[in-house]
Amino acid sequence: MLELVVKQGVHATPMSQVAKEANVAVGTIYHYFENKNEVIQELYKMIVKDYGVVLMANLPEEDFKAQFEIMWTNLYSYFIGNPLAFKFVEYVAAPPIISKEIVKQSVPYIANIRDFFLKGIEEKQIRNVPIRLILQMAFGSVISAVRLKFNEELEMTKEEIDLAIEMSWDAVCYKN
Amino acid sequence: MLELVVKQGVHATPMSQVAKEANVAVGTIYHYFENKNEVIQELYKMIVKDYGVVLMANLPEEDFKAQFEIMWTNLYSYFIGNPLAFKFVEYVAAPPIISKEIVKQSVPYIANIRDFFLKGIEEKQIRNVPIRLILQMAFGSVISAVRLKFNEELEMTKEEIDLAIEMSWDAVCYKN
DNA sequence: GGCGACCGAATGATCATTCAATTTACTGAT
DNA sequence: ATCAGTAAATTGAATGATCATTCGGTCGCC
Repeated sequence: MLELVVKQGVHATPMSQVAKEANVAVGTIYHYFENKNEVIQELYKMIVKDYGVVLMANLPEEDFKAQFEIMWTNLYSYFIGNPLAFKFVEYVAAPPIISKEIVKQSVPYIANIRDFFLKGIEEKQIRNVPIRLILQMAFGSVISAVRLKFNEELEMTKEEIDLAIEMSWDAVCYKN
Repeated sequence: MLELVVKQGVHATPMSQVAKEANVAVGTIYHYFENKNEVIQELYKMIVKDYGVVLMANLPEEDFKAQFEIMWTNLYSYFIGNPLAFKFVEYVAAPPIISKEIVKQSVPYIANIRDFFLKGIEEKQIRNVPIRLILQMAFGSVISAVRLKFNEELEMTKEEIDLAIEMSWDAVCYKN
């Protein structure tokens, strides 16, 4: 369904097609889900849940900046490797389909990321500004990079990725 | 229509409702537009056209950073003052409704913004990195700030806005 | 009287959702 | 092992809405 919805849009994707793709009957879907919207919402939660795991994978023990770079790359790679996930959160997971309520339910999944940056602020590695601002800016920079890649506006070579990470780091890192 | 589409989503907004809101008959709309999609596309072009004008308004003659700050604030204020425009470009103007073709047609509207940053690179005010990366990062930072405001995650006081601008500037400014 | 703007009921599709009927999976009794 | 009994899973045709789009006709202006 993820694939269909991303390609065609939510409302252009009939449940009949979803059922066919899943090799089940329409009725079966309604046995497990209340309605179409609930299916979409579950998709959203699944993807956000991935974030919390993927982002924090393979973090080095070393210095803070190195950790930041790996996290940035982790998310970037995740989106590049899962274009459907990216397009879903960017284009499909919008109100009113995904309500504030659903978003709120997904927050715990990414609590560890928040903790990481909070620690960074304490250790004077990260600017002492509201944590939400840090998170959104860092997240936004990854999104920007992924967009450039998918829109084929930049090739996103190793060098270009490093530039993007550097820019992102300069935005959030501690300033004397 | 902008209002309806942003509130309800494109496919949840019947042409009949659009017609009623505009105090015309459905047929009249089809007299001026090929179909529903064309109306949406025209909305998109209208909004992008605004960018090019709004962003460059009231630019001071002084130093580059000051100009950057004003541009940043201009776009931020535009979105805050026109939440419908923001939500439209963020949530509605997605493929397949808005095709790459339409996006391309809108590029000329914002050519002056590109020129501004190119000049900045020449004058060693802006990092010497691909222009699209600069543009996307700068644009993305405004989007991030606006999102925080609309989601009521931050109040976005004068201080917080200044922080966001500073972070954005540090991301794009020239480094020795 | 002719032409373009405007109207809105009618048309033809498309869908989400329902539900009665059917199949499958599992239980424990023999 | 076999089987009757039963609960859960699955089916997909039928229902009832909703819409985008059409087009025959009206209106007002030159």
